[in-house]
Amino acid sequence: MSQRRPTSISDIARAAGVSHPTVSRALNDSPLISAGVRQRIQRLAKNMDYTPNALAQGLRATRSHTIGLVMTSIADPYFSDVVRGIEEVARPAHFSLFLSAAHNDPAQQMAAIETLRRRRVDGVLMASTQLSTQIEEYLAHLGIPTVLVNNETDSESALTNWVVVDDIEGARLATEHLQQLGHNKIGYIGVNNRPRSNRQRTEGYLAALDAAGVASDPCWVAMPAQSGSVLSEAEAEGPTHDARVGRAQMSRMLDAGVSAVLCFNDMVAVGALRCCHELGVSVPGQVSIVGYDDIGLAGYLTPSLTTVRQPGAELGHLAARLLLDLLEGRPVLNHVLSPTLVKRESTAALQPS
Amino acid sequence: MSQRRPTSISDIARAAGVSHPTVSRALNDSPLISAGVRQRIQRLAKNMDYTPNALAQGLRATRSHTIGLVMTSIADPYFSDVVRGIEEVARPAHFSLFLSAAHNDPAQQMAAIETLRRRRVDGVLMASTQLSTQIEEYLAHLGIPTVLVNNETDSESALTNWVVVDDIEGARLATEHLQQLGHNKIGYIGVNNRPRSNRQRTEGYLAALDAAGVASDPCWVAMPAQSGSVLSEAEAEGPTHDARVGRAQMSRMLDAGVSAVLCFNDMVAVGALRCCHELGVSVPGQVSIVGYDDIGLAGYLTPSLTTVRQPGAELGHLAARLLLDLLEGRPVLNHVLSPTLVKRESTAALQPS
DNA sequence: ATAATCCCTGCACACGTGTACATCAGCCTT
DNA sequence: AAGGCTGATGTACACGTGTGCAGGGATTAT
Repeated sequence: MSQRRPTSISDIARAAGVSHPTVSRALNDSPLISAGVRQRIQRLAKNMDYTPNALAQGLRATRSHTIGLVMTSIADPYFSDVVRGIEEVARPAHFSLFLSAAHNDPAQQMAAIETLRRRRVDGVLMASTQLSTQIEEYLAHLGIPTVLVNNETDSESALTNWVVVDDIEGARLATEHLQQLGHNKIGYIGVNNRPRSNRQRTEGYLAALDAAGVASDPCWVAMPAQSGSVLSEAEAEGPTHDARVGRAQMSRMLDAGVSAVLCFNDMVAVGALRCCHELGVSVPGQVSIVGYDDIGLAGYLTPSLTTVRQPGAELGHLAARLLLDLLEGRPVLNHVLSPTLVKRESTAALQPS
Repeated sequence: MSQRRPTSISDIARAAGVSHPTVSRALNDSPLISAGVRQRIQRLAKNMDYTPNALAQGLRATRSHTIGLVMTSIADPYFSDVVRGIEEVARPAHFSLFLSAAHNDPAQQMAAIETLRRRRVDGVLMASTQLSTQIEEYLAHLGIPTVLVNNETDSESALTNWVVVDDIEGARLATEHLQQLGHNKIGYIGVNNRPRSNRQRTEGYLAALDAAGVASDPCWVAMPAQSGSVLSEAEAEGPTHDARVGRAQMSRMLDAGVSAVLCFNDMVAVGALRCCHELGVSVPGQVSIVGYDDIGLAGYLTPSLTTVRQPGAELGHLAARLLLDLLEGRPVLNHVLSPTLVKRESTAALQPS
């Protein structure tokens, strides 16, 4: 209500009877300015309620101090930890975040990137997104520093910087845990819209079976059919979808006669638990269930969920730091973080039947 | 990798042998430009991979086409729906979102607002935040159009635009549902860090008791002690914290002898369910539990959770539209949305004991 | 044929900031 | 006393875009 046009350094210059470069220098603590003038101008700036115009600064510096964040879905509970981690690093470095959701739709991804380019972001974080090679090449072509966070792209990427959690290791950990409890018929429930994670977790699961000398039965691996074409957007993603998958696939698992199941993530496990409850199958009495991610409520389910903990906040921290280092021209290293197993109530020793 | 400096309209002008204003007009489809030149320049712009510089446009227009989003915690599962709703409206209107988290800390809130002001955002959305009068006055003083979304401020606010869900109504709905099931000893588990919602839900709960002619017992209302001073940040907020509250307070509820409990939100209910499980109390056999929000997994818990559905996405839609209307100078109306009751398995008729 | 009109384009400037360069006063040195 | 030096400030310009205004060429009207 007070001022329609914000005060600029020219306004301050006029009030102080100096030129605007002098004000600029004074506010930036340039050694060229005499102490007296500097102090007087800084006080004046405060009194006149001055705030620098970041648009002008960005234009002049051709650096906006801005980062674009592209993610599939804002609703994924695991992912909110990653965002928090990113924000905790970006904020103290005086970088602001542009938020955009792309819903795994290549067209929306492209549009999001185009918008970020128009905004002249200094860098981009692509999180949990399934990148088409077209988009990768476009990003590389633009030359915008980009860091991939747990990206879902398998192939050799044109984008060389990334931070991931080792999914093979995580699935292996979980499967070995079940084996140590005496289980040998172990199933896996996957998803179809996060190909890399799903493939690697499948791989870790199979590797553990193999190491134990168990032949893997195709019936032990279940995932929804590949929906080849367009997905109805609201239905085909997000936590509710994952839970639905778990619920639907769990009955197949029980038919296949497994005594333990590894789920793609905690929401799938929630659906699986739900299925067991509906069928009167006790967990972990009759079947053990393991999740993945360790989202906040995993410990509060009944039974509380044994799961593979992904260090989400740490992932966000590292990704943001990596990007900032990249922007400063510092040498950077990609990171592979290790997941850890969190043992809770949903897994137990195999009951002799 | 390709171009260090993005192409500007001046570059295009040079290539086309015209002046940059001509290019500007041609790209903006100004009727002043002849059809031939316009087409030639537009083609040239596409070939030269031109993207307008939003910083320069914002500087020139003194409108950045940018909205600042201030929220307490990115991790709140209910809130992610609101953000999604906001994004779905802002994106097609070509507004970009600045994300900032303030963790209910007045200093961080002030810093976030200051940053948004530096960025010259056109408007601000404050979501689920507990505003101090100091911050309200500051926002009003700045004259940045602001819309409050489910804000936690009780007093008459200096900020006149808001969108809320009627919490009194929601709690009343839930309580009446329990009453219709025959319950008369009904408890309420609240929280201490969202004062307005908590107060209004308490109010709705008490109003329903009152309407049924039931004297409310103070023992039936439980919430964590007011943590007067600084909260250890990581512990005092977020879904995990809420679940912890529910688990801790639920045992008091059982001691108080209630047969049904209304919880502040679904995460509190998750904690309450957990407590019952640990104590061997069956839900809904011995006690009925109602949540609030209808977060994605509420339907997948065991038992699935009866809860009050908040239209999160709609809330986001309305808030964003309201802000955009405000920016266009159109007349605006505040909105009070009505919650709805979703009946599931966690509530049942009172068992004669 | 001349003037009025219209259509298109260029020029100048503004948004707000920051920096290379010029300027100028004052002081020191020889 | 004259020239060089240091220190503080002003001048000019750049970042990229958009718009008011002037102007020029072509067409039309008288």
